[in-house]
Amino acid sequence: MENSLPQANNMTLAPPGGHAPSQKQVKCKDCALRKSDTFRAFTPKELEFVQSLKRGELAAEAGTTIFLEGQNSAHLYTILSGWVFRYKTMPDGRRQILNFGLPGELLGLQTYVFKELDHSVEALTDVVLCVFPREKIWSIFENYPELSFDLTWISARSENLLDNNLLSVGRMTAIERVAHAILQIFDRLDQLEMNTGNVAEIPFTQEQLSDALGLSHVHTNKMIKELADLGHIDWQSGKLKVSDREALIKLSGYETPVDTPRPFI
Amino acid sequence: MENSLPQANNMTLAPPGGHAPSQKQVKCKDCALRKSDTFRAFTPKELEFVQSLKRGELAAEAGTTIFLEGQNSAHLYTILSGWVFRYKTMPDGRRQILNFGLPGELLGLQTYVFKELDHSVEALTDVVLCVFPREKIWSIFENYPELSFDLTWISARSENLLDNNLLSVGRMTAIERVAHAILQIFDRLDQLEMNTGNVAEIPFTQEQLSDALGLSHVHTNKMIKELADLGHIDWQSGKLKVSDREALIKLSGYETPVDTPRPFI
DNA sequence: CGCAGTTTTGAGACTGATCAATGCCTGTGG
DNA sequence: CCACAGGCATTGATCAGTCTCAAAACTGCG
Repeated sequence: MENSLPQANNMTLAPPGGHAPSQKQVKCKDCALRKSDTFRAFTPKELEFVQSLKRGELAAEAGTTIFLEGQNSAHLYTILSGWVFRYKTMPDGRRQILNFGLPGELLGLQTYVFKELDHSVEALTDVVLCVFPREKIWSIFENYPELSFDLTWISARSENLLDNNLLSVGRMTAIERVAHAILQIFDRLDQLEMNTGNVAEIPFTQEQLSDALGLSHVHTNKMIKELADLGHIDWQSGKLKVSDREALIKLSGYETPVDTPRPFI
Repeated sequence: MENSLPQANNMTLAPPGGHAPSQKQVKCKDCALRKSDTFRAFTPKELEFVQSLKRGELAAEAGTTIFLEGQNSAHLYTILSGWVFRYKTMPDGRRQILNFGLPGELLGLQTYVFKELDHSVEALTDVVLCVFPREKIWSIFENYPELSFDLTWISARSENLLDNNLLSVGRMTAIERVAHAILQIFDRLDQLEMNTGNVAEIPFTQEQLSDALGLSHVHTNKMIKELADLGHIDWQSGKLKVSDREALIKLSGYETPVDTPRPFI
C-alpha cells in the first residue's frame, strides 16, 4: 500500500518497467529539504519549474539496486530521505564503494550525460527518491541558467568528494582512513542536521565501510576498535559517537570544509 | 620572447599578477583540437561565442604550478597542448595525484563553482593553455544551453575518471594498477591521436605514476619491470610500447571505454 | 666530465590481508 | 518462550604484498 514499488529483494533493477508515480507526493515547495538552510533558496519561479519536472516519488527498500552498471535509466533521482551508495565491482567480486549518497543528492547525472552508467547504486537504507524523467532535464539547460549552473555545481561537488576519497585510499594509513571517513560522514550529516550532538546514526556495516576505504573488513574492525580504545569514538549498534573530534582531526589530517549553501534539484 | 609567462622555477603561482595575453593566439575556429573528431563539432555561432570568451594563451614550463590548493583563480584554462596533473598533498608531504590532464581538458571549474580550490594543478610538460576569465563563464550558462550542458558533461567525465582511479587504488593489486593505468593513458592518448601505433610518449616519471596509483616508486618500478619481463610492455626513456594489449586487459580487468565525441570549450 | 634527477636492485621490516573461529544480536518458527 | 539461523562484529594467528632504506647504475644536460 505504501511503497508502491520495488518489491526489492536485493538486486531488483529499479525502477521496474512502467513504474507507478506514487500516490501522495510532496510538493516541491513543501519539500522538507528546502527548509534547511544547507540548501540554497529557490525562487518561486524555480520552484514551480522544478515541480513541473517531478514525476513522482519512488520508495525503495534497503538493498534495492537503483542503478546497475552498464544500464541506462529513464530517470534521474534526488534522494529525499535515506542513504545510498555508489560502487563498482570487479569480475571476481572485489567491490569499491565510491561514495555514500545522502538526502539532497542527485543520482544518475552520468546516465543522462553519457549513454550508460559505469557504476551501480544501491539503497543502503530504505529511501525515498524524487523522480525526474530524463527527457525533461534538457529543459533545465534551455530555460534556467541558474539551475544549469547548479547541475554543474552538483557534479563538481561530487568530484570533490571523490578527490578526498582518492587521497584517503591512496595515501593514508588504515587508521587515518577510518578517522577521516568518520569525520567526513559526520560533517555531511551535520550539514543536514541529522546528528544529535556528537552522535550520529550510521546505517552502514563495517564491511561496507571497508569497501569504501579499500581495506579488509577485519582490519577495519581493528582500527575502529583502536580508535575506541583511544577514547576517540564509540560505535555501538549503529550509533557512532565522536568523543574527541580534535584527536581524530589530528590523527587524520582532516580539514573541515567550509559549507556554503548548496543547490539541490 | 616566446613564453610570455611564468618564469617557472617550480612552484611559481600562475598566472602571476596581471598576466599578459600572449601575442599570437590561435582563433578558436582554427584551433587544432577542433579538427579532431574526438571532439564534438561547434556551430559557427558557438565558435564565435567561445572566441569572445578567450582572453589569450598562456604558455607555462613543465613544473609550473597552475593552481595551488586553497587559492582562488581569476581564470579557467583549457589545455591546448601538453600534460598537467591534479594532486593533493598531506602536511607531511605524501602526495596523491588525482588525475592527469590532456589537451582539450578544462582546468579550474571547481574554482569557478566554489570559492576556492582544494587541490593543486601542475604542468607536467610545457603546456599551452587557453585562458578564460572567470567573470565571463556565467554568460555560458546564460546564453548557451548546449555549452552549459557541455560543462556538466566535462565535469561528469572527470568524475568518471576518478571513479576508475578509485577502484584501481582501492581494490587492485599493484601489478593490476600499473597495467590498468597504462591502458587508460593509452586509450586517452589514442583518442587524441597522440599515439604512434602501439607506442606512446609518456612524460611522467615512475615516481609520478606511483603517486597516482598509491604505490611507492620502488614497487611501481618492480611492477613495470615485471610487465616488461612478461613481454607485455616496453618502457624506455619516455617511450612506452604496449606489446600485448590483450594480456594487460586480462591482467587488470580493464574495460575499453566507448568513446563518443566529447565537448571541449 | 660531472652533476642531478631518475631508474634499478637487494634486503629487511611491517602494515594490512587472509584464514578460521567464536561471540553476539535479532528475527523467526516451533 | 525457547531454539535456531543468519548476519555482523570481534579476535587471534599466520602470511604476503608492499614499503622503507640504502646503494648503485643510468641518463640527459650544462
